[in-house]
Amino acid sequence: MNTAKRTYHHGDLRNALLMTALDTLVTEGLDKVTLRNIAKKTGVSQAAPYAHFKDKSALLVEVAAVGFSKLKYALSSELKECESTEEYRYVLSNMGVAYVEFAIENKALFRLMFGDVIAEFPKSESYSIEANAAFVCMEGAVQKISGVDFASHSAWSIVHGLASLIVDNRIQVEGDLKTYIREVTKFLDI
Amino acid sequence: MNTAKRTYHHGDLRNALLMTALDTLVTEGLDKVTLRNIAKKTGVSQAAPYAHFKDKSALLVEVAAVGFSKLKYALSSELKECESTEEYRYVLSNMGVAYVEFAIENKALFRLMFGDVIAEFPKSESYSIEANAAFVCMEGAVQKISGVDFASHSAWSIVHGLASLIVDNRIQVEGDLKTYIREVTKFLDI
DNA sequence: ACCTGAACACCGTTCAAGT
DNA sequence: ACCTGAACACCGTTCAAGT
Repeated sequence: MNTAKRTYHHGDLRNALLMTALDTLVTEGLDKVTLRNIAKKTGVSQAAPYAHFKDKSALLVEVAAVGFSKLKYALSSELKECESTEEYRYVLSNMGVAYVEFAIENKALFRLMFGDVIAEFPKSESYSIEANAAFVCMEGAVQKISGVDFASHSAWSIVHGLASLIVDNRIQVEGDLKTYIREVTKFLDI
Repeated sequence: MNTAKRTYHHGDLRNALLMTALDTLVTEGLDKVTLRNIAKKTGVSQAAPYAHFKDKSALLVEVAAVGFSKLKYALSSELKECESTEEYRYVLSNMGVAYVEFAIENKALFRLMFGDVIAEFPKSESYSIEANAAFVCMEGAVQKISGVDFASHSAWSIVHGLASLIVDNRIQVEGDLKTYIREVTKFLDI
């Protein structure tokens, strides 16, 4: 923040841009995440980012990768070794709650991770790794309960759909959020 | 297309803009749906749309409303009077297939209907009506099977989540799509 | 009432040039 | 290798002016 920079900048412009973009996304929303604005906030010229990212979408993909890493962490925090299938059902239910809560607490980031902004762009390796890891974490809990193919897709779908519908204002939850999530996901019988 | 226009334009510029926008969205993608481009394609000046829509998002909300109307039609086509709960289960399964197929066949439109582009903007009355009608159609089938609150939210979530994950390239389906959708949604026990 | 033309303040991206 | 300044081709939106 104060020393050992200004060699040509602080030496790690790529990471600085990434952090500025993430922070801006979270605090100000996606439409404030322009390459020019991020560059300005980071203290470099508008053309500087192109030395580190192919284009704007490449930056956004990397921000989304950070998001998936956070989601993975939120999910894996719920994963514990259990002794019964019933206990693993509870773990899975907790993961569902964590998933939806993550989406609500990180609306703009969640939308970026899954939404149209990035959907048709080439994904970086780090994006693929982190995104896959998040899903695999959930899949792990499912497999402790059911060996059936598609069971994990089913669990992911219901939780992702619920998160999306809430985040995009198609469903508004009244009453206790955790309780509501458990009620809705309870209908999943794997 | 040829006669009775040029009063000042063809008299129904609002609708013409809407249709041009929908067509452009479907055939060329969201990033080609700029107000300037739509105006040009419709044959009017770049400022003309502002006589009919407050801003760009107001146009997009209206396009989304058309999308919901189409989705409602796709879902309601599956709704029939049945004599047993088991038959209604099959109807609901068909609706799930129709929902996901609609999403896949209308990617850009589906993303617009639910996605971030519109999420934080004020919704028009027609949007609210059409969006609600689509959901109510599905809810109707659910209520023939279960009287439990949240059961319809659960059905909507799993189907919407699956559609979203496929459309946004997080899941790629191999094999027969209809079969896959039925396998995944089968875990819903309402 | 409905539309145009010009203007303003933004974008993403490129490219020669500087250190 | 990393960054700057200026330029190009776009945006959304506003506003005086025309019919």
